[in-house]
Amino acid sequence: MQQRIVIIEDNQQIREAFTLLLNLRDDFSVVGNYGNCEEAIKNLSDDAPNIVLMDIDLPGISGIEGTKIIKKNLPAANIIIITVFENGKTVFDALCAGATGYLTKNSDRDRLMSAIDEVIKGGAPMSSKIARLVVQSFQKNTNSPLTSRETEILSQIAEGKSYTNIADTIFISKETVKYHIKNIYIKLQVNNKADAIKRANEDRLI
Amino acid sequence: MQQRIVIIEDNQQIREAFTLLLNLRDDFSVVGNYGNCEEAIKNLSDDAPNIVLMDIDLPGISGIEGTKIIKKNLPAANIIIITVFENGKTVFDALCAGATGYLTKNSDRDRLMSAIDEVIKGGAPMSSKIARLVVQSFQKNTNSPLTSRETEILSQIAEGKSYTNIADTIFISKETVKYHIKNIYIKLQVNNKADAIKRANEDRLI
DNA sequence: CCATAAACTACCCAAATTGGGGGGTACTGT
DNA sequence: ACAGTACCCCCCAATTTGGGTAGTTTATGG
Repeated sequence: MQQRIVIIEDNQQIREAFTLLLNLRDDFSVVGNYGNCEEAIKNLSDDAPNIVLMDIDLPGISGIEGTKIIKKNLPAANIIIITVFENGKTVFDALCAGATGYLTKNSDRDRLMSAIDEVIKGGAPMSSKIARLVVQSFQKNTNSPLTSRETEILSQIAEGKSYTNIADTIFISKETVKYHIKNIYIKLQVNNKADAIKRANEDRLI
Repeated sequence: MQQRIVIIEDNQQIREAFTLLLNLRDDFSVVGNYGNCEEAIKNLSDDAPNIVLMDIDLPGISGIEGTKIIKKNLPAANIIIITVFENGKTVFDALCAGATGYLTKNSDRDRLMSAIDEVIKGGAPMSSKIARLVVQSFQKNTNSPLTSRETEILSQIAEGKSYTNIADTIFISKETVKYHIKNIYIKLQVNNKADAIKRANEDRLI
């Protein structure tokens, strides 16, 4: 099947280089090629891409916002971010916005091709550092100051449950739940729910 | 630098095949080779691996639990899961436990080598489907019934903040916060915080 | 230009929740 | 035998929550 590809990148040279490169493949067809999201979105239903190569630092609507808009209108489209940014916040914002892949601009030419192939096969191509960032975001703190009971209760606090509710689900009295929470607060050096949840997330305790 | 590799896999044939294969590389050295986590953990400080290849379905301690224990004792070790499981829960449990990579057993032999190389370079090798699973776990619902204001407030509810606290941080009155929350509850068909957060997570609204 | 929706403000009230105080048991390793 | 840790329970005052009701302003799209 022919892949319909749209490129959104404000550097004209890069854009054209990508277009030439991708059109070398018989099964790839660059159907659109824009310097900003606004233009690309205008032609979205005509272009009907299944793959979008997206820069992040664009004039006007950013690549992140652009990703959200395209995903909303064309949920089946697979968007691959190609950017110089490899800091955590940008990466996660892009993935939350709906990006399927995330390459940094230092990737070699072959990587672009293989990334598209990977997306078609149902994968999620990422540069090494990005993949590590993403995987690390799941990892819990291995040296938590909390006991397993406390961790369990803190998790439920973070789910918005009341003490009574927690007590009922883990079959202890409400008062015992409160006792544990008091100890959690002391250990985390906080004195309310919100701060406890904040620290729990910061320190990856739950 | 020489890579010290430990293999934990209950199928002896696979274990020995891996050992032979990896030892072909001058820069790889399989320093330990076990059929269960208990044995491996016993010899952990002697083996001092920087890379562990770990099965999940093991007799005794599971690969997930084993990963936690090894990570606790040897935080610098990079653990690559090699398993037949590719369902979401298992994958995320493994990553939360501290796994750096996740390959499915249908991967070809070269993939094992390249995965180790990737880990050394600071990457996080994953099979295509796994990578897609992981990336998808970040994606928000593109068709949320909530307004942006409501989404903003719901996020803060999920952070454990009180109405007063939310009101102060987004510079509106407490009463207005309550107004929005009432609308959120109607739209999500719930009538308390905990259920709202639950639905928000299920439907990926925040 | 009008209709509609979103965002905002305000007040009432009963019930539930929260955080801080206290006291107590059981098991561990030294 | 003793410190340390985890676990369990009760009381109380202050705050929070959820539900009801009634209205204004602002912005956007047909």
